[in-house]
Amino acid sequence: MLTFTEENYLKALFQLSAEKGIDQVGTTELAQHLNLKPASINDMLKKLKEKNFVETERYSKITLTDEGKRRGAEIMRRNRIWETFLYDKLDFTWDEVQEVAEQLEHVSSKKLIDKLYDLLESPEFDPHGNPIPDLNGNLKVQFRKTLAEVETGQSCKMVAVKESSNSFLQCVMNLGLVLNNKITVVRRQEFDDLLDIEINGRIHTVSQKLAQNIYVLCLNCQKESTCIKHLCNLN
Amino acid sequence: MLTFTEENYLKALFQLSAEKGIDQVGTTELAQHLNLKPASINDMLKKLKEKNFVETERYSKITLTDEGKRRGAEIMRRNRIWETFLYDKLDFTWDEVQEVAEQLEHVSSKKLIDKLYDLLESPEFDPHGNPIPDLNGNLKVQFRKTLAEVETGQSCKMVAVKESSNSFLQCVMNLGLVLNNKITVVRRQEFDDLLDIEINGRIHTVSQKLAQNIYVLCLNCQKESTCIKHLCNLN
DNA sequence: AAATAATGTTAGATTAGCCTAACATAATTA
DNA sequence: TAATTATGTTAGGCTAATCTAACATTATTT
Repeated sequence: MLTFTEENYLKALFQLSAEKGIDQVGTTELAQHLNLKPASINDMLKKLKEKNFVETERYSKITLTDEGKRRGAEIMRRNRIWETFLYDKLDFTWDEVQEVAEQLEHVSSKKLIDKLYDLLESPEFDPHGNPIPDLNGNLKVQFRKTLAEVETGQSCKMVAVKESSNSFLQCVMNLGLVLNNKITVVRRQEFDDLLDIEINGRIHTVSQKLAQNIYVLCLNCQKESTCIKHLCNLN
Repeated sequence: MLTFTEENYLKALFQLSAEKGIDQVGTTELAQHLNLKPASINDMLKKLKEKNFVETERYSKITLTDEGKRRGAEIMRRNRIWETFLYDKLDFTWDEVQEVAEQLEHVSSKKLIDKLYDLLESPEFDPHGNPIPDLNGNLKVQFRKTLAEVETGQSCKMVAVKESSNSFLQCVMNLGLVLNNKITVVRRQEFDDLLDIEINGRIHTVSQKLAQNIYVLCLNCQKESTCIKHLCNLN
């Protein structure tokens, strides 16, 4: 059995690896993600290494073992299934799900997650558009870019958000933006990097910072839009 | 904020008080209920006392303060709402709910519990027939006795179970007994204290021990069947 | 290649929650 | 009421997970 804390470490390692597309995570990076000091990370790594969840050598990066990946994916799966439940079944808003799901993800019962997944009709993505890992730790990743990378004049569809802070999510909600909305980049201000975008026929001005945290699918490259990323080669 | 452990202590104290009908709980009693040693109880009591959740003097019994009761009732409420959710919505069986609900009860989100309660259509009792405390810590208590106390020849209705161990619950399930089933006590064996009972037209033989753990309502005293027990006088 | 900055590690302290073993008080029984 | 049993308390120790402060290594820049 894993402790609450060990689960958080494994989930964080899995998530950071997935985001970067590389299996190597740094101590400081992980510390920041978990809101801890690097020294604390080292203490825990010693334990995770003993239990064969990570591989790491002195002064080099951390890599999850296959078992570590499986466990990390499992926690992420639980988290995203709970987020979906809260959003779909209990009328939670976008910015409310994360805090509660982070507590719920640690409840360990295979039956619980399986039944919830059925109840939700086997969702592939959580309310923020992030993929729900399958039981083998495979993550369905969309071939996406950020709104900031979309060329002026082009249209795209919002498929996910990057940030999960409340201030960001509330900002997006205030724009009236929801998943699968069409967005057109109308104009860019060179001077201050602001973007004018069109949503549902209305023009809004948004910051570069916001645009960098919205994932979109360009409307002319939908064919190759999804591919399964095997973050974990098990079975 | 309460820790996981503090919540367990307060719930246990609330539950023991409620079961006994007295506001006084002993160290050893509590230790047994929580599967801990009496010495550990004392450590925690010091903390709970400082935080004003319990009152206790050297070598005497423990009493919850009003605030302590409110908190204890809150945890019990969460526990029983989760049990109902698992049973009603996720097809958990009688003996599976407890373990998972004991983890879920510590997730702290008022909205979560309120929404779940709505989803379940404001249940008054959990799947074991135990009352769900309201938001003020009031417990609706049925005027009930155990099956062992029912006179031979009389009929009654099962309204709750006392024990929560799996071996007991499975035993009851094997008899085909569910909440609100009618039970008639057909015969008693003087020699070994076994009871013959009729359920759905079939006769079963059960032990005294089992009968002592089944709560029933006698079919002729239904009028005065429920009364609200104010375990906590707040507001 | 030396200086600086960034990153990783270690030692030693702290807190929560539990334990055992010894001891103190209260309750029960002979 | 004295002896016995049940119950409650204290001291001292352990582990998990965190911290700070000092130190070591690696990477980057000049």
